[in-house]
Amino acid sequence: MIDPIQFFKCLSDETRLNATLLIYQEGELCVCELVEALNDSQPKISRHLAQLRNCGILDDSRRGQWVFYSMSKQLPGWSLEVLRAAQQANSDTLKVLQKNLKAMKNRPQCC
Amino acid sequence: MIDPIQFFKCLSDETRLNATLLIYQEGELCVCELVEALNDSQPKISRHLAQLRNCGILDDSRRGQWVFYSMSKQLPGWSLEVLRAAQQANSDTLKVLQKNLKAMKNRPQCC
DNA sequence: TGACAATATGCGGATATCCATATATATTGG
DNA sequence: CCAATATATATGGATATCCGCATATTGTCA
Repeated sequence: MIDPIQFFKCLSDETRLNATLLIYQEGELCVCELVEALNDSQPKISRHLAQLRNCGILDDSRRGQWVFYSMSKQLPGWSLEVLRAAQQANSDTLKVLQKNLKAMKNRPQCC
Repeated sequence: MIDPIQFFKCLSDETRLNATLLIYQEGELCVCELVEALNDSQPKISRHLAQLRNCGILDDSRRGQWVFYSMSKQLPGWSLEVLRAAQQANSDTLKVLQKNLKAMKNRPQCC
């Protein structure tokens, strides 16, 4: 079970916070969608996702060439409350990220 | 106004998380009470409190020889929700810290 | 004013974090 | 099997964080 200190450390980086909140909102996203929405390099996104997975915040599942990340089913209630609060605090940024996502061509779920 | 990333960074250190949550519970504590409750060195506690003050999480007010720290009145609603969730997640540790505090002799508020 | 208690800060070193770049691995389709 | 796409990881350097120790500052009281 994740402890608050580790959880907060994961959320204290812009890339990880945005990726986590966007996945929290969208349910499931693959790496290339996050690369597009956050407008960052693939290795950078991948490394941060690996950290979130290793901390027990995200689950990953490969489907074909894509690896989809979603919120871990093991997350305790208090951590979901934190995410809701962060989502509210970050709603402006999240709107932009969602727009980037919608504007993306060839999203894997369409196939 | 504090942003979520900076707020989470502040809470991602054991000393700062415990100090913040204990102040959140108790309303107001001076440095020497926190030194006693957290069982840490005075310079370490003082430096972390200064950081929390500079980030806008804590207010300080000197009263005599003591400097009392309390939650900033400027904190937005989402940050208080995060604190409530963290308090819940950390309740075991907080019980111990409260016990340490109650066991302290010569607490300044008694004078 | 001088001694003492409470608090803050300066400094150096150890460690952690983060990134860009290059490269490795895995999967699919031809 | 080969080429292309998606993802992961290794490496090295820049920067940030954290701590212990020493010292400065502030306020109280005799």
